[in-house]
Amino acid sequence: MSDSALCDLHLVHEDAVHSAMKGRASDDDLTHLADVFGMLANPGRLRIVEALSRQELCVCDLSAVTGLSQSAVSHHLRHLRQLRLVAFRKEGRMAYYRLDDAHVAQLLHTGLEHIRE
Amino acid sequence: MSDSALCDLHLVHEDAVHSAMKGRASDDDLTHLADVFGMLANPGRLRIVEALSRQELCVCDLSAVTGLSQSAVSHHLRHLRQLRLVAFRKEGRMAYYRLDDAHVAQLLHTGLEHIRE
DNA sequence: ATAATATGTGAATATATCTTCATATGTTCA
DNA sequence: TGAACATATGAAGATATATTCACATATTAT
Repeated sequence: MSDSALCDLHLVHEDAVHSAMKGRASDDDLTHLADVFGMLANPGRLRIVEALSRQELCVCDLSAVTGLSQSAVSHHLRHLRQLRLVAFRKEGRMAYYRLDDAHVAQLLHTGLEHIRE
Repeated sequence: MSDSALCDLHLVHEDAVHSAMKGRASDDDLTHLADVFGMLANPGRLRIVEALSRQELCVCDLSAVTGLSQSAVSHHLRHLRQLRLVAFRKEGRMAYYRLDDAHVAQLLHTGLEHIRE
């Protein structure tokens, strides 16, 4: 049954499939997680995250660091904010951004380790 | 200089920006990493990765686990293969896929921890 | 040999994403 | 008060992505 080695609609590796279905993440969690990874799927946003993993920076510092326009940076930050990957504080007309969660820096670190292996 | 608190083309937080520019990843690495995260930015592919983090599975098992068509799964697997996130072995007409790197499972794990906090 | 099966892939379409431009809001400076 | 500045955002165009459909290839079964 579990190693039928045939695979149409009626005869998959049933045990393997059932085992894979157990204890898996919820659809909602997986969709949310895909959105989070989507935020990291862009070089400019990765630069933003990389920079913020070291220090708090304002929008136009991030514009200088990434080479993106202020508008593009603001749009990126809005999405990062919506997924709570970054947080910010307002000081006068400046907005200082920081990472909102250590996991984000960890994802960046693990990812870099991966591609450098 | 480092805390000018003004930010146009001439007067950014220079020290902060320079410090953020030092020791950062290369453009190539960051582009590659963005591509890797892009592979994880889709619920169906996350299900594939989640399932493969537990056991080797064939294409149509993955189709059953994800609810995607066989064709869609094959397309996803091709991209995952191109970025070396998965590897496979051929056995007759079956293809058995597995994760190619422990980092991938770690990214999934850290990501899930993040969204569940 | 013929049919059925498992997988792979090009083309096409639908949808999502990124960047720019124009402009709005709120803050500081003169 | 009026000008300059930092940031935010809606709309639009360009590009990328996901899925399906049709079909190709290779393997196994009869």
